[in-house]
Amino acid sequence: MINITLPDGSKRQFDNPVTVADVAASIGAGLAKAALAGKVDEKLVDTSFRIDHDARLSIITDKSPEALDVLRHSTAHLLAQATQRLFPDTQVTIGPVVENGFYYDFARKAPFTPEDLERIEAEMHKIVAEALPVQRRVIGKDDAIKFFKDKGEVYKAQIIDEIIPPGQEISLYGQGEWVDLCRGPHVPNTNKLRAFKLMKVAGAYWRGDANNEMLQRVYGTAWLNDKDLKAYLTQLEEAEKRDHRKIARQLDLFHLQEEAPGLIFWHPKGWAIWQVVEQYMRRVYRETGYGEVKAPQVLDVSLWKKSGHWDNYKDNMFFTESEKRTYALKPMNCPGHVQIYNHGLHSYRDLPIRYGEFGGCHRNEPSGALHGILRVRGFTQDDGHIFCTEDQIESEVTAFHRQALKVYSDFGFTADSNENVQIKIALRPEPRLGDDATWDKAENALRVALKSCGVEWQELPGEGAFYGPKIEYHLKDAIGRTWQLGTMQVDFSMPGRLGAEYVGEDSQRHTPVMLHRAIVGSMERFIGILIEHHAGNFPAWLAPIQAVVMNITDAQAAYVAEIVADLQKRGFRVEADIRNEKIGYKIREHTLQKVPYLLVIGDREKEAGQVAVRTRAGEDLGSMSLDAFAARLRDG
RNA sequence: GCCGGUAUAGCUCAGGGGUAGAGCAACCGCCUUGUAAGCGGUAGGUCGGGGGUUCAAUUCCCUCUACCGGCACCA
Repeated sequence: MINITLPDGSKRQFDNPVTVADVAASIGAGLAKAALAGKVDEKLVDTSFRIDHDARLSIITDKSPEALDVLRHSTAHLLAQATQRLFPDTQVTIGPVVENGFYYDFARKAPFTPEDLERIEAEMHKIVAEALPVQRRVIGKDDAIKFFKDKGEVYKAQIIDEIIPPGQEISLYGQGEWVDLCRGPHVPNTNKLRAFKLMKVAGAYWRGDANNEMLQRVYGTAWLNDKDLKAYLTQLEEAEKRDHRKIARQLDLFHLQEEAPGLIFWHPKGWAIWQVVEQYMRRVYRETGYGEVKAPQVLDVSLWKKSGHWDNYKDNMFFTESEKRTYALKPMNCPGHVQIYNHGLHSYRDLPIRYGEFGGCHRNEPSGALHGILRVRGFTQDDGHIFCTEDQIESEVTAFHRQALKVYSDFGFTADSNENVQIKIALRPEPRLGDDATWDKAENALRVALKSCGVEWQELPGEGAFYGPKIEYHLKDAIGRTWQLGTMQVDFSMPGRLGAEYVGEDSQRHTPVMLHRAIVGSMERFIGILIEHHAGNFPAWLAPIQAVVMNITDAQAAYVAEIVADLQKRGFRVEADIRNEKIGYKIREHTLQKVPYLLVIGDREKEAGQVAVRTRAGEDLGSMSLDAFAARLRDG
């Protein structure tokens, strides 16, 4: 006798072992038809799974949160089957579910063309129409290896041989003529698959290692129904409109050109945004105890040899020569700050000592890594270094964290949801300096500090800097890729390498700990993310032009000039538009330029000594005095 | 760096073996205008660079560069 407990608490009894599908059928024909998979004692299984003991069971249908993953995974199989039908010279490898869809990596000499994708997608629809039952069977390890080797599927054989842990059950899934190694679960029939679309082809290294051969990766998206698919595609289109590269062109913020790959030409309006951000961050330095400094851009290589950059970072550095000496453009600011620290003797009483810089760095990034202004070869960090004792680490980290979140929130990002700021701790990497006890101490200091701030974080084993662990603050761009902005790193090694010291209470010389920290990370990247986050609709305090004053006819031109001069004198970024154009034309133009406030001046306003205020959203705020408008602008 | 794609006017894009076209923008007129495009006209391109095939290349091929999408990288 087998007792099955359903999610609503009700129980059903069966004399013999039953499959998930059997149970679904016993409840109702509709459910049996809708069943995509099952969940037995919290484990996702196929509908063909046989339950031979008392268990809790829920039937997964397209109403279940788990349904999408199963569907996407099965759609990846569908893709692979279609591909191998059309291109028999293709070997399968892996095909996992990813955010919004799935991909499948194929091994094949010739890459797939966009036209191939269309053919594959058509074949996928054909297989759906064939309504092939999906069948699972379990197989021994040696048999599995032989099975795939015989089929010429060397990658699958390698996965079984090298990657699947011993003892784990090896299962095969078959649909029609096609069989793949897979853990499952999968939908019971290819006719359950519906709203999908192949998105793009790309190269991807086998097992994620650049030393391995490159596979052909096909990305696809899959949804419960056509409506969801369409909504997703629309959302993608919308997101593309927020692209900072596109908006920068529309709003004339900056440009890049072929002669300077990865380097930015800032135009007046883009630089105006930069200035607002920089002045804001300068105030943060001042208010949180940092002395602003400026170190040279170009330094003799001997210093980079001492700091460890020559050994660890040479390939990413730009070099230049003069009079038989070799110099490097600085890729980081820390060695420069240590030189400033070293200039003079410090007492333990002076610690912590904090330096901050808007430090221009150049890094020779691989060409394929460049991306708009989010990944560039020349950038400016809001880079600060704190020289302190071990005891001071935690309070410094805590204070930094709070400050960082305050900054993000001031710019419109909050830590409340994963949509905005994501916090991670990158832990000890494989080649690293220092002993485990030191790393334990450093990593724990970061955890304790974050915990005392009451925030959640994700840990990334192996991703820390070679000299210490780091907290990373990530933000998403318009299409959901995340970028690291802020960071807080604990460094027990560079101060010693570069000879930083302080005199302790015991009159002996000690090496301070160095904390590397940045909030916006890189001005360029931060501004890029800001553009995408606001879709160019900057809050008034950030907008390059805060208001445009426009006349109806020539008769108000002089009054417009007066108003502009007045607002500029009050420190606002304001422009006049006294072109001989209809007011609707001017409004349209400046609205498209995303200017927060449009001030319209006709005879009425001129006579009343007022301005008529319209927002870029089209809201009419009515007429008001210049003082009233200035107050509004000042308050954001 | 690797795989694939792309490169035509300031911008967005069409075209195609016989040396190029639209809309918007620009410029010149007319219009003096009340909250998202007034009307008419003019000008604008070594079709990314180099090489090849061809009677002829912007179009086809090779190569370089940059950009786009992934992968790897991101101290």
